[in-house]
Amino acid sequence: MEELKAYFNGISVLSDSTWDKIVPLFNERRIKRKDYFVREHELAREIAFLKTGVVRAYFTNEEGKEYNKQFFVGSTIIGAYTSLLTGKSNIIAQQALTDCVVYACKYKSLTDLYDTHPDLERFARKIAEHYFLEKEKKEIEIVLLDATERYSIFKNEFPTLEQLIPQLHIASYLGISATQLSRIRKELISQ
Amino acid sequence: MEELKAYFNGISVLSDSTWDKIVPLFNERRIKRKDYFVREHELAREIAFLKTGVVRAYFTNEEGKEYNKQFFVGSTIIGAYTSLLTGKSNIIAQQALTDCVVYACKYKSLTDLYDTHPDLERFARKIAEHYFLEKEKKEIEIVLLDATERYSIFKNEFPTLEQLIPQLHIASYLGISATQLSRIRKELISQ
DNA sequence: TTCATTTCTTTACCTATGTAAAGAGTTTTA
DNA sequence: TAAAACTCTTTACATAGGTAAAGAAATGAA
Repeated sequence: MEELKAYFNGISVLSDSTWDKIVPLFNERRIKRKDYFVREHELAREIAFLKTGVVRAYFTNEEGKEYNKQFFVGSTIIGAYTSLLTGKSNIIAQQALTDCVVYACKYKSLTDLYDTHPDLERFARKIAEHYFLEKEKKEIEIVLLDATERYSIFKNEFPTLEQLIPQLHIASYLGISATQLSRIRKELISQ
Repeated sequence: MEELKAYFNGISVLSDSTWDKIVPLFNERRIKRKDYFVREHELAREIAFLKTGVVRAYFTNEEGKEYNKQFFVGSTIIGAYTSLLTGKSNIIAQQALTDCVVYACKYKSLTDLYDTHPDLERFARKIAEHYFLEKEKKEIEIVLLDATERYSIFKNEFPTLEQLIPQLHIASYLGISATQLSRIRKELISQ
């Protein structure tokens, strides 16, 4: 649980009394490669701290094609944030790409503490602001940069991931086909 | 100031004592068409409630090309959120596309109240969560839909805007050239 | 270890969209 | 109100990236 505490306090420091309340809410769980933390078409109820492993968040369009929205590499928080916030059915599945260890927690047990623990609500505010900043960065990258440049950013941001997961997941994350990623890689190597 | 109160309370209800504190922080100001609420390369300090008018948020790449990230149509909140949150120099300018009336407020005078007014910090949390949801929606649209479909969504979302602002701003919002928007419009009309 | 499955690359062909330039039509503004 | 500055559309051509299919290579399972 130390990694979780360090990660959380890095975002917004929580008081000892708040920690005493929330530590027991988190339970360790293992997720095997290819298993799901949260699926499509269900109500998300949990948030988790990803201690080790790699998770992808993706959505599937009507034709069944997948688009990888995000990769999570421990230590970080995972969970179907949009479904948790809106209470609507989830459209973005989160699947383990390697075996994972997480500390999972009912989201509602946390939000129930906001009234009595303003430091936890402050933490939630900072998390939301943080996610907003991440999204804005990605939005600008998608519109401003071509696939070759986004591939470079991906390699900087996730230096270990390229060896760990199939190319097709990386292509899907970059918003291009595996064919096109193959062309880009060929082009980069030839230089 | 009634529109502001109604809009804010719609997001998260604020107590009377909090309203007494924050109402005097907002000052009415007029922004002429083509003038800026916030520019690139400056530190953002203000947030505002857009009472009437249309504002665009855009960024400019190294070659000087502009991309319209967002349109704001009153009543709504404007401000260079990313610069306010990070304290870094702003990269996304906000410019009036029509004459506007805003109630402006120093962002810091609001955040200074978080410690003593948890209902205001709750409001800030909900705003951040709301912005996150908006971005996620747009991210999915950009990746999943082609320009013709995004144009339909734009027309639904901003039914009045098409007559009010130049096509080139709409094209830039859709992430395409004015040439391509012209082709799409021609195609839609021919059906 | 071998067979089946998955992954990666290549090829051929197609399409959406980009750029540049030019002309017609509209607004501004001096 | 005349000239200047925008705006919109069209054309011609270029290109990034899509799809489908097939073979090679790598990985996983029996």
